[in-house]
Amino acid sequence: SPTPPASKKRSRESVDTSHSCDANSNRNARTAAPEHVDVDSPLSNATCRRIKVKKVCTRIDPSDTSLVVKDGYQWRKYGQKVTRDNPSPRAYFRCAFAPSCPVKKKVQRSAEDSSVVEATYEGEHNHQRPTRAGERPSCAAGSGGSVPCSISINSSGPTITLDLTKDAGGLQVVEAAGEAQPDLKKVCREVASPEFQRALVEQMARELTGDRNFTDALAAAILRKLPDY
DNA sequence: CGAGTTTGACCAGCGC
DNA sequence: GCGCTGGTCAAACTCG
Ligand SMILES: [Zn+2]
Repeated sequence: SPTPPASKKRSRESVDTSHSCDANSNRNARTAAPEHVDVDSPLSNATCRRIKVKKVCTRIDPSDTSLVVKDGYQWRKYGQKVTRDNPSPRAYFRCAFAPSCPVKKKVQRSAEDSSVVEATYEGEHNHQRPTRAGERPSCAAGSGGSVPCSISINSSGPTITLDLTKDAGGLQVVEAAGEAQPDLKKVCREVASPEFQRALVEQMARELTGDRNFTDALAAAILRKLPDY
């Protein structure tokens, strides 16, 4: 492969170092079991703004390379690095909508389970989803009566693990809050309540069965249940 | 011809 | 002070 002599020297002067505060360092457990997800560094003080870091573990193996619209939003890939811990490369995505949406996404496949990818979402979208980007006619007709749902409270925030057993596979969604607030206690109590769990599961199941795009419905349900901390 | 993806280089933070 | 690592940028390339 003839290496082109084109010097890809990037002018340092032009480097836009307008990074206000991007103190983001998370350690992710390689295990596919998302029971305990450690998101956000322990030293994350209030110096930086509260950046919502949502970690979602999804099961899909054929769609990873330049996979756009995996969750309904349009993403633009802007980098790919191979981390030392994980042999599989990590892909860096950004919302297709320019700075308007500073939402970023990191997708990395599990160390050994190529069928499980861990997507880390940063930020929140402030625009209507373009939808119809790639909806699939997957008719979700399997509404099993038992939907396993486990909720665990972490020191940094509540972690809701919803495992939906579908004909094609399972989906695990883990939502974690970066900071613990006084109100968190109430949330914990509510979440810990079995009634809340059942209600949440039922709501989610209903929404999922109601909409064809289960991912969209799930995201909407979670956002509706946990709008803000 | 354009948008979007690919891929190496650059850079800053952290550790030693 | 140097080196490593993760994260980002931007030129080149590819697909439509
Ligand atoms: Zn967005």
